[in-house]
Amino acid sequence: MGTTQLETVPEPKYWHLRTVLSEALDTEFTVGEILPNERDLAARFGVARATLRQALEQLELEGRLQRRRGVGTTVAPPRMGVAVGTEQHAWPGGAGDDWQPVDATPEVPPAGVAAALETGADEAVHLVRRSLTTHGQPVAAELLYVAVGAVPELAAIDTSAGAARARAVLRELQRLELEGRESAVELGSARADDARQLDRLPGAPVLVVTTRYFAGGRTVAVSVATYRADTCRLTFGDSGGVEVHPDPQPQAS
Amino acid sequence: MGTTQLETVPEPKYWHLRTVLSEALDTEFTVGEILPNERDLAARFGVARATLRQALEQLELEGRLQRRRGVGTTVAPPRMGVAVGTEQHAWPGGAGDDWQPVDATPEVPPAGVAAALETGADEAVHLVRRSLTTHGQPVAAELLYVAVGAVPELAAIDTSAGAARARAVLRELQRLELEGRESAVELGSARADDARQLDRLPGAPVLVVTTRYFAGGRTVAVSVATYRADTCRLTFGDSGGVEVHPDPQPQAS
DNA sequence: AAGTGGTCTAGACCACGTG
DNA sequence: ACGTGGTCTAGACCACTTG
Repeated sequence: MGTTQLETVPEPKYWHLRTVLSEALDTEFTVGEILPNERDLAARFGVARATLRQALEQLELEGRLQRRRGVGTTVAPPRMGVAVGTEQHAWPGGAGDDWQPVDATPEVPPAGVAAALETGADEAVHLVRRSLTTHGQPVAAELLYVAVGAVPELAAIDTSAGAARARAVLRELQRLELEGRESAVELGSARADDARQLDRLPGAPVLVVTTRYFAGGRTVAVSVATYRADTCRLTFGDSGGVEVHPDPQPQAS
Repeated sequence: MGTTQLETVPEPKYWHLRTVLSEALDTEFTVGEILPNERDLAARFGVARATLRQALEQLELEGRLQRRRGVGTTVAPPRMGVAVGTEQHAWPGGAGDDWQPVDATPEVPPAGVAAALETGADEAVHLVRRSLTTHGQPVAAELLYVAVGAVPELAAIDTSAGAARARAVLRELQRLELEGRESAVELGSARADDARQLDRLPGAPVLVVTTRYFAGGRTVAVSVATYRADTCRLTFGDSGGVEVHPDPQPQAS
């Protein structure tokens, strides 16, 4: 180590800043504490505000910070674990399912969902909207598409309103035997309506979980659930969905 | 619907741009096609380059675009499905596992991993590095921490090198009976070394999958796998990991 | 009204890949 | 050498929350 390698590959300022701030968060700040405002921080580090913001954006993406317009930037608590894909609530709306039904209406699903449900291009299905709140904070919004053929009993109670109707659809689903399930997780950005429900701005990063439910040899329901990527860690597995360790998990950065 | 609501809540320019570009990608471009460069595009839409870039960033995050410094911006193919958490390859390195062993060394794991493995704070474990490539493109990098007590046979062949040593650790793992597994998915940003492996810049969005492997009543291994969030859709479920539908899945945006 | 984060501009220079 | 995307600046104004 004779010659100290100074900057053969100089890293970007915002990346270095991210590292410095990250370490400061670990050692000098506590959860919930308010950081100095962006203009002050930028001045303190001798960079333009845009550069500082780039570093803050990274940290927010990683769930270390929470920024709110008009309020300020605070140190975020560790991400909360949210159980998905565990056996305990095979059908949506079953026991131990914390989702809140919002409403249900007939809708023509997007093309991808229609293909999975094997419905016609302009054929309406039940659309159940639900939301998930943990520790008083909105965490996820779900669109659950249910083929009309799967819940034939619903024609009779067609007149029920909002959340009651949503509960009726979910109740009918429980009567079917679930043969299998298949989920996919990908990164997306919140649409305007999702953003409002999740208390974020449009474009905020979200984890989109798409789940197909199989019964009677076909796909009877498709769920598209949108989770706040900054505050959530999605857990899968055989442990029943309980938090085994509330400690922060190893991070990629 | 008498008065058409013009702009009660004017959406940001970059968001509107994102929508316009997104529609253009659907109708006027084909996968792999090169877009005009950022300066031209910005001029064409009458916005500053920074604003245009904000829109492109969104689209890249959503897996619609691929940008490469020195080259240009191209239309990305639909995200590829990558099977994780399916029964078929219970232990890492089993049959039907496409991961490539890179090397294996003794390392002191990060605190979170050490806690899960119930090792001492400064105690070394086996660290196996693996990478996953699909369709010629690097897709994921994994750090697999294996408790030394779980694979006692390895002491004898301690001298083997790189990938051979990695394979040896994986081979020993197969001899244990897997009792359970537990995974979590969260959003992260690529560290410098991950970024290099994944052919991205530092800070690129990644999906971090943390998996604990249980055997003999305790956690014997912990895997931290880092997937490119722009190109991957992680699939879970009972379908054996095959792509049921190669069509694009319903998107959140 | 004051202070915060969010958006936007018009420029400059740098790092990288390709010809 | 050139063209690309990536970084950075110094400013302005807007949207929002709070006292």
